[in-house]
Amino acid sequence: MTINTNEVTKKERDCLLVLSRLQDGEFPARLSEISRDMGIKAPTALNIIERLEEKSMVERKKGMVLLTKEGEATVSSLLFIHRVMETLFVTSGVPTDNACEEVEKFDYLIPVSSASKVSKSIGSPKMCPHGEAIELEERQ
Amino acid sequence: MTINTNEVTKKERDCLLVLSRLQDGEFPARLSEISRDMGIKAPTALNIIERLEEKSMVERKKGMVLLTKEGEATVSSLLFIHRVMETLFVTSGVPTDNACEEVEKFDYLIPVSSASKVSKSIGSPKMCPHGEAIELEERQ
DNA sequence: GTCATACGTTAGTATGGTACTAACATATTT
DNA sequence: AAATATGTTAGTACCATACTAACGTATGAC
Repeated sequence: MTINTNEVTKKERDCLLVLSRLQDGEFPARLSEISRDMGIKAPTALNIIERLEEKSMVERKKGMVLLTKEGEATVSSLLFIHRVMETLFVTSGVPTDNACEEVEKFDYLIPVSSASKVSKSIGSPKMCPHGEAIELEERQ
Repeated sequence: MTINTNEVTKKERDCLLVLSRLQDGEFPARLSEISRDMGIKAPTALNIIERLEEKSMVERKKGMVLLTKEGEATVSSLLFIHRVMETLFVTSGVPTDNACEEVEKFDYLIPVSSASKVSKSIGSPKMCPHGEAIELEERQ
C-alpha cells in the first residue's frame, strides 16, 4: 500500500487525527462530534469529510464516520512525522506546547521517507515528548 | 524590528526569494523578470507583489520592484530556516535535491526561533549543502 | 401519538490564495 | 509611425475554508 501523506490539506490532516482519536473511544465518530472537536460548524466538517471520502481515506455508514485502511495508514504516517519533528524541536530546546503547535502547521507537508531518515539521525526515539509511541505501522 | 516569517503564503515566500536573488544582480527586479522566474503570468505575479506591498515587504518605483528593510529581514529569516532544515535533511540521508524541494514546501511555516534552536542542536552548521552561508542578520 | 431536540444534509454565500485571458496603456526601439 | 516590450486592469475560474438558513429524519419525553 502506498503511504499517502502530502495528499491532504491542513484541515483534512486535522480531521484525520480527530477521527483517529475518536475511533479509539467506545463509539464510532459522528459528524457532530467531529465538528465540535474541530471547532467548526457541521457543514464545514461535512465538506472536509466528503473530500476525505473521495480520497478513500474515510467511509460513512449510517451517520458513522470511519477511517479506511488507507486513512489509517495516513494517520499512522502523520503521527510518526508529527512526533519525530516534535521530538526534534523539544530536544533542541523548544517548549513542548510550542513544539506541538508549530509542528502541526507543517508536519503534513513532510514526506514520511524524510521524517524516517531524520528520526534515525536523532537516535530513533521511541517516545515523543507527550509520551506517545513513535512508530510506523507500514513501511515500503 | 520584528522578524516576520509565518506571515507569508507559499507564493509570497517564493516571490521574496526570487526578488532577493534578482536584487543581487546588476539591475533591480522588474515584474516581467519576476513572473518569468516564478513561471507564472504577469498579472498573477503582480497580484502577489501587491500583497507583499501591503505587508510592507516590497516597494515599487517606476516599474522596479524592491525589497524593503522588512522584506530583507524576512528573506534573511526564510533563507536561514530553509538552510537549517535542508542541512538537517541532507545530513540525515535525504538526497540534496530532494531535500531542497521538500523543505521549500514548509520552511515558511517554521518560526525562526525554533529553526535557530534546531540549528544549534545540529551543531550550528555554517554552510548548507549547496555551499550557501547559514546565518541570520537580525536577532531579537 | 405528538412535540421537541438532536443530527445530518443541502443550498447559498463569502473570503483568500492562486491562476488565467483579453484588453488596454505606455514607453522604447526601429 | 509602427512594432515590441512592459505594466496594468478587468473579468473569470478553481480550491480550500467557512458561515447561515432551511429542511428532513429520527429519537426520546411526555
